[in-house]
Amino acid sequence: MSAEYKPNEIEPKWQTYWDEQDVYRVTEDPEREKFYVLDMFPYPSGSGLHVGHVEGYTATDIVARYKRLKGFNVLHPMGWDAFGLPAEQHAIKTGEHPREATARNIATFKRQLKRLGFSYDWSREVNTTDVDYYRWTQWIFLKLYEQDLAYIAEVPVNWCPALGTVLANEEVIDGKSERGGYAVVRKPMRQWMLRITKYADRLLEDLDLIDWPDHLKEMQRNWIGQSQGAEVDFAVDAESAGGLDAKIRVFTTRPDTLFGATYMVLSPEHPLVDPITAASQRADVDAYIAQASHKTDLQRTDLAKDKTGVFTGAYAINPMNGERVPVWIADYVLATYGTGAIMAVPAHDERDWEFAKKFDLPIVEVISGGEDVQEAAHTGDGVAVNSGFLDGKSVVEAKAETIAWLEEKGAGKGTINYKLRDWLFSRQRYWGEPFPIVHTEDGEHHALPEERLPLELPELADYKPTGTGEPPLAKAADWLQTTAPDGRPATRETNTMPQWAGSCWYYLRYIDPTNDEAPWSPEAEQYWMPVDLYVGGAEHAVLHLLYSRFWHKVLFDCGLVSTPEPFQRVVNQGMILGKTYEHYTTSEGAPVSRADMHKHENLTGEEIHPDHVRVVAPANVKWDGNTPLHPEHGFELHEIIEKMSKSRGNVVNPDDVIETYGADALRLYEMFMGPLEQAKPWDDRSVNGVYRFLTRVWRLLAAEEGEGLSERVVDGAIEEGLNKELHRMIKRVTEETEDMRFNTGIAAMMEYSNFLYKQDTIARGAIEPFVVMLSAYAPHIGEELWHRVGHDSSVVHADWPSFDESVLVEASVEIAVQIMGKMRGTIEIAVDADQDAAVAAARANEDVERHLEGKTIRRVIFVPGRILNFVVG
RNA sequence: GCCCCCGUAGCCCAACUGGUAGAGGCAAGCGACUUAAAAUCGCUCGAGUCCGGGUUCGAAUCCCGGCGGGGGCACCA
Repeated sequence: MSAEYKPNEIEPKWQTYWDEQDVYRVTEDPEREKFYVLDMFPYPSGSGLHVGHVEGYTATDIVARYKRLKGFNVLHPMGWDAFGLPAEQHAIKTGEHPREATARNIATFKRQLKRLGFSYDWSREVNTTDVDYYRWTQWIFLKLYEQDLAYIAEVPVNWCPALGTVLANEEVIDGKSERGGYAVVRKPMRQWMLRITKYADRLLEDLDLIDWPDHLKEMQRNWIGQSQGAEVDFAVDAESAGGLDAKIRVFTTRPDTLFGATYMVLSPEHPLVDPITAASQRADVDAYIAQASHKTDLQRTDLAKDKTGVFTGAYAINPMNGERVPVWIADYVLATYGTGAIMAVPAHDERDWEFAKKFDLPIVEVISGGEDVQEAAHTGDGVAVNSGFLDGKSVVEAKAETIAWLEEKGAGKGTINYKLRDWLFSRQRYWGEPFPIVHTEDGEHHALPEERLPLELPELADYKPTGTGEPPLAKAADWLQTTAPDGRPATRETNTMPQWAGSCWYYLRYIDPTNDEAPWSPEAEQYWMPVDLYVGGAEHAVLHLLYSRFWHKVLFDCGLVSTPEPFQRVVNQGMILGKTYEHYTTSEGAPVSRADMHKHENLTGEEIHPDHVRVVAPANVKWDGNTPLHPEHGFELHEIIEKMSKSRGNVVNPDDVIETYGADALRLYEMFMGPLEQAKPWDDRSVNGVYRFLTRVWRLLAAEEGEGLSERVVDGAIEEGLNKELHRMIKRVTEETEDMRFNTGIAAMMEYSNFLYKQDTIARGAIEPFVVMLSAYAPHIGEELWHRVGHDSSVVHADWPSFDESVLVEASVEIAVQIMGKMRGTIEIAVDADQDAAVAAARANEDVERHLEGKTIRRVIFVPGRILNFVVG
């Protein structure tokens, strides 16, 4: 009976062994090629590890183990992105220090990760909230500050009253906070900014240097949003603007259409709005500005809404033709993009066209080739008309000539504009890195010298936001008062850094985690960097990955790192979806199936009001073959595949799966579900399949009693047929693992074990390679069997098996015979048979000959080893 | 509205990148074992590749147009 596969016994045993033997510890070894495989470290939330973490972490663990077995010196670390809002919200609610809740959560995560048998070098664990870590985050901030990449600005920010903080643009989704979904409003505040825009061009160009999925690069390109165009100055018509002498600068990507600019639009926040507004328009303009300021970004950018705007009463002069054009304000022009003002060319821009139609402004065609511009804007290609010296020129030529003309006249210049804005880098929170900055009475700010780092977070009596926008750190009276580097009294900066700060450089700390002289040593950096493989969720495509690249480039310019990019290859794991089983309740409260719900309630559409929807936990569903049934009432449940969420009751807890099937089965199942990058639904019943595979392997190889091997494993030479299967399996598993196609790699191992089951005896030499390969995927059973095979040291130190291609060569091959592309039979021919031999063999086949009867063979297509095709006429 | 990815047995997925549509798993069916069931072992069933065109000797694979699902961007001048 001891032959039974008991993951809950063998798994803890080997986890302890690995810890005690310290098998995953790595150090720099110039003799060996390095491989740095990195996970996106988790935010240690209170709900613990979820199956999505397990997916990515298993993938990297397999790669790490594979590379180790291949002889690489593998760096595979883990740590904690532990600053952040949830811990602070918890502190506000309970009064418990965020450090304590964080430590507790980390302990849970760590226990869960260890339970999964991941091969991390835990001696390199980092925690962004440790003083020994964040002193270097502060140190890197000083580098940014020294390079003039950090500055203070009064900017309209996303103020979230509920959270008591400002948020970065990236943290605001549809006008609500990414975390919590609270309303966000615009409010001008004094904030720290990082000049990421200075690196926009390099962040864009260097995407060509790295091996990332296309969709991810595309998202970064969109975010950076480079557009080529021109800045053009329109002089304000002084007479119309109370004698004001001013210029309105606009950005346009279509300088070729300048002759068609029939009006201008300023954003409501534009500084010239107030000075140019005519007395007669003052009331309307002020009302419009007030109205716009109360709108959220969501409302302002709602595409469905009509264009709105107000005439200022002022005019400007089109520099090309000297014509007076009216200046309007409208909220479809954004203050934060370009110059906050546009020239409107209604004939060739859909937004301007809509606005012009609504307010009856002139529409003048300047690019021919489209339909009537009075009916619709023509945004396509064409030839310049009504454009003076540009007439007859193509769009491309007209752009170039206009820019040259503007530059000569000093009325504008060619320029490149970016959608990317500077990074709002401060938060009005407690649980973050304090800025190493002090303020003196004269309003100047000063960096703390390096020797005064770390600047530790002070203890507070409570963590509540002040509500005014002033950060909680302002309450730390003793901490607040200090001296400037020159000895003058000063007060500390009370903002803290955003959560992204710590995660911007953690991959560098792993390479030298305990260094207290420097964030990392140059030697270690040169050995380990760049990260060879970085796996994580796509939700970080533009935020974390862009910020890290930015910091890395700054560090590169400072000579602190040796590579221009941090992450050579990035892979996104697809989301694991959950299955929800719904039933419904009628207005009378009776539980019914979906079909009956429609009948009872006379519903015509698909939508059933949420109040009438009930869900059955997947574990409680009763199955009749493939039909999910209600556990009590027995009617059919409606299955929905969607994102896992607590409220839908479809969250799978890794701990539960390990309890039932073991960590190896969980790892294997998540890899077997499908391609790593693809979204796929969790299927409780399929976990059984891989669990069954492991029990089969166990029964095949483990002795029925004691700690040895099954009797069917024997010494001696490997029989020819088995040897062929063995080498075929090694080849396939090697290639699939190399390409991270773990699902098919596992299938190859399953096939091999199915083959082994048909053998009466199996030579020992045919199972060792299998055990080694299996150990990369399912390390516990792999280690157990490795020891049972007779090894004393860990399978971690084994060699990845190699295969002999010559073993796989077949003497003959079966190929298909087609006539006009239709399958008519197969023939068995020698592998090196030539076309004549193949045709002869085919004509000996009755079916083939029957179809060829009476036809003329016009052409023969022969692809050796694949196909023979007759073209007849 | 624009951009990207995906549609293959009841389900999750393979198919050497244009060459016999099926490797693996789930589910189902049959048999063996069992007093019976579960577990286990063995065997079996199963789609012509979302739809319509095109290129080709040959298309799941390439091209065009739809439909369906997922993701991203969204007045960015």
